[in-house]
Amino acid sequence: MQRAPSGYLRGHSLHSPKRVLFLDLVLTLFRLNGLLIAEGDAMTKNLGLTHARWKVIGAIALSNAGLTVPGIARVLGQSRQAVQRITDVMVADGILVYTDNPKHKRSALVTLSETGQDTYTLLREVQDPWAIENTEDIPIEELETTLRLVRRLIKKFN
Amino acid sequence: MQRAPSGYLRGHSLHSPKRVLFLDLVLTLFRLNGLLIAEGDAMTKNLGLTHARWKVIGAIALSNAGLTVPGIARVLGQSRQAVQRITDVMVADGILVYTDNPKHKRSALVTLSETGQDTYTLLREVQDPWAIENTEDIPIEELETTLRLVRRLIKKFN
DNA sequence: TCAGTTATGACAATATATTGACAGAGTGAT
DNA sequence: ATCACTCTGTCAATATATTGTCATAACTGA
Repeated sequence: MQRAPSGYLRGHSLHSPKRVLFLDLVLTLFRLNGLLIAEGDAMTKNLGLTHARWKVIGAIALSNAGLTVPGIARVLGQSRQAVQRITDVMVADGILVYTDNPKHKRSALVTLSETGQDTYTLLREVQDPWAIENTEDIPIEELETTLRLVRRLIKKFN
Repeated sequence: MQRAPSGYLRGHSLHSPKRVLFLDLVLTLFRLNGLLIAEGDAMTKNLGLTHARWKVIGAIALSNAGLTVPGIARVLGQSRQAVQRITDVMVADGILVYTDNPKHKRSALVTLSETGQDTYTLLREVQDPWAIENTEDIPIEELETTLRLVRRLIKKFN
């Protein structure tokens, strides 16, 4: 992964027509996406996780209803085949378990095994301070506005 | 790519502690990232572009100062090797040109060839209406707040 | 100037992701 | 119950991205 830009886009980023603002935002989101993955990888380096793995663990852990493979794919914005591949490996590694899905006979629910829950506990020990640290100087209203806008865009693209 | 979630995260997404809000946001951003790539791919299907390619074109086009390969990588939040690979291919295909960099003898500036500029023109013909359409019901203040927050996070992770 | 540090291009190995296709299970309307 | 349609798992081919390494260029500070 790479680092900072120089005077990139300086001048026409804010106070611009919506179109330019939006295209800037998209490009900036691509960048943040990469940096977030790098952050997560750095955080989980000692846990033997890759971003493909901690994303799946995070999606499952944050879900209350339980998730199938295609469900995880929808949450992560990825193809179901990519998720299937990684969950198969993680089940083989004993981190995940496929459990019966009362709502669908064929499509199993993906859940954390005991080992997986231990891993998640360790993950949270680094992730929680990280989350708190990175938001302590950000007003909660801005976080909510941003989350709302992001969800609004997601709804458009669904 | 996949589609909508069901009742995912309903209940504890808004009006939550910052930590949860932030972790939700991160997961949601991963999802938006995937959807944006899918949007771009759908938009450029007829132009013979892949997301690896239109991202590079977009980064170059939005840059005023000119970009090197590692510079593009920084803007896109990717490894310079990944960008190097795709720019090499695009130069071979005649879409990009490596030009002398006055500030660095070894690291060339990546610019659009004439063909590349034509491609970019075609790209904008679909991209501009898309950008306008997707922001017409969104207040400019929210776009600015979001962009500011995203940049703030990027700065933290640099 | 020069030594230490960082940035870049190049190459290789591996991981991750997309796309397309197919068969069979689920779903909903009639 | 049946039909059309969608969803899911699976397999394969290919594209894209990361990580590690090395040599050398470029930069920085003393």
